[in-house]
Amino acid sequence: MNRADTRERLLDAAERLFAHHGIGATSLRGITAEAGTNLASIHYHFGSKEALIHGVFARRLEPLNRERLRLLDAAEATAGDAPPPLESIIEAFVAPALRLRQDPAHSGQNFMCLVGRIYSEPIESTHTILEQFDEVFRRFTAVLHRALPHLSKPELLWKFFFTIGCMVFPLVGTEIIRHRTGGLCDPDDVEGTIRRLVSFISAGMMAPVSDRIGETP
Amino acid sequence: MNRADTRERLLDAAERLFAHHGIGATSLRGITAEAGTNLASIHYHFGSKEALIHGVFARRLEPLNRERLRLLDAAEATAGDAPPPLESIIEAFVAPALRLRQDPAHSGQNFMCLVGRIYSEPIESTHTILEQFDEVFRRFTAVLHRALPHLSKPELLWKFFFTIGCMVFPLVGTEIIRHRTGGLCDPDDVEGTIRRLVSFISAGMMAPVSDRIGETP
DNA sequence: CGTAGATTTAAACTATCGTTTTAATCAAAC
DNA sequence: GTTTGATTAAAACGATAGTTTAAATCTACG
Repeated sequence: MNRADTRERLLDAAERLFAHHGIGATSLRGITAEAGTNLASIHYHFGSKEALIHGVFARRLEPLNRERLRLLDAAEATAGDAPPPLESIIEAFVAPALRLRQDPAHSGQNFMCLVGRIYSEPIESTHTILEQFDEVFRRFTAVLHRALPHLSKPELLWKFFFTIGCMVFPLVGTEIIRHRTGGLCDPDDVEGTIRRLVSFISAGMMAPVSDRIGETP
Repeated sequence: MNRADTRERLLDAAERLFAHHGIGATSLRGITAEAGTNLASIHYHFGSKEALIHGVFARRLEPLNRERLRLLDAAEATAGDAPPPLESIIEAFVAPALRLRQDPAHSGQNFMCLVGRIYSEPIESTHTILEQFDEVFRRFTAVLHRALPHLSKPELLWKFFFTIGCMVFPLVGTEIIRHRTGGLCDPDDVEGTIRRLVSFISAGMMAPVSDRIGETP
């Protein structure tokens, strides 16, 4: 087994254990046991636990966000000079994240469960991870502004944050959803969830904004 | 200082540190240092770290969910035999959680940031906490079913999960929101956030559901 | 074949974790 | 004022954490 094999198996094992038991509760010894390697292999290939965590996220986030931008590019190309339909924008943002769940080769189930955690982690430990969303954030807010020109900047940003929350819960709370609904809702039905998300979020995006206090134009 | 004082200060310190650094990354020694007490005081008053965690959540969750049910009762009383307006239901669910953020006496800011974490923790460690939501979940899904009778049970549950996600992100991602918007969006504007949430979620709730695959009636 | 560099292994190191034990301190009742 | 029970303090325990070191093993090239 060569370098690439061990490195990859360490990332796989870390991803699985991080998702199941949380990052803080996962020990390097547990990871190397799962990966069938030696304890020191982590420090040889990554240098530290923190660098390993960064590696776990970087491996999946880069292709995920690339796919989002690809779908957005396609939607904009189809629309020509006009802004793309709202549903296409939402789907370009939401679908790649949920589809990662159903890709068995990438074992993305574990990863997407993990992604939700970074939103609730202290910012100092995750800002190198969140940086990977910079371009996606910029591109999507810009397109949304074109599609919904009557919304002020902060109103649109708030709606985008609600969108992120809507999307993250089905990724993170899969066990809660399964348990609470007694199987009525199936988080593994990815395409169905995408359809419901796009419908829910699009309606929320188009909802009128109350005109009372708190608007910073 | 008597028993109640120390117990309360331990809960305050734990709540603050849990929210800032995560539960797993917070040590009992850090908590007692912050609270100005001895290490053994935690095991005297709570018995274990896990029991302390449970205590932190129980102290705030019980009044929070009681307030939700109180607002829902009020909305149902006003509506008489008819189902209450959708906006009132959403607000009864969402507002108490966000208002906890602005209550300085209860230092609820720390706590609500913490609540988001339990959704991404492994289920076995949090199911005693999630049990506290049982009645709220049952009552609100029942009222929503009356207000939106055309929706099938699973479609309604999915929308309710999206609602939870919408609500949790402004509670958990306050630093992300502040940082990403450069101050354009203010998570401390609780009433404004409630207004925007109710508008967004109500529209999503009423959105038509696509009629393709994935519906379990 | 033999050597050099890359990789893996085993073991030890230091630090810190949650927990327990034992003694000291306090407040109130008799 | 002494005693009793509740509370706090100090110290140590065993376990495990991340990291480092040094030797062993593998791989590929001269």
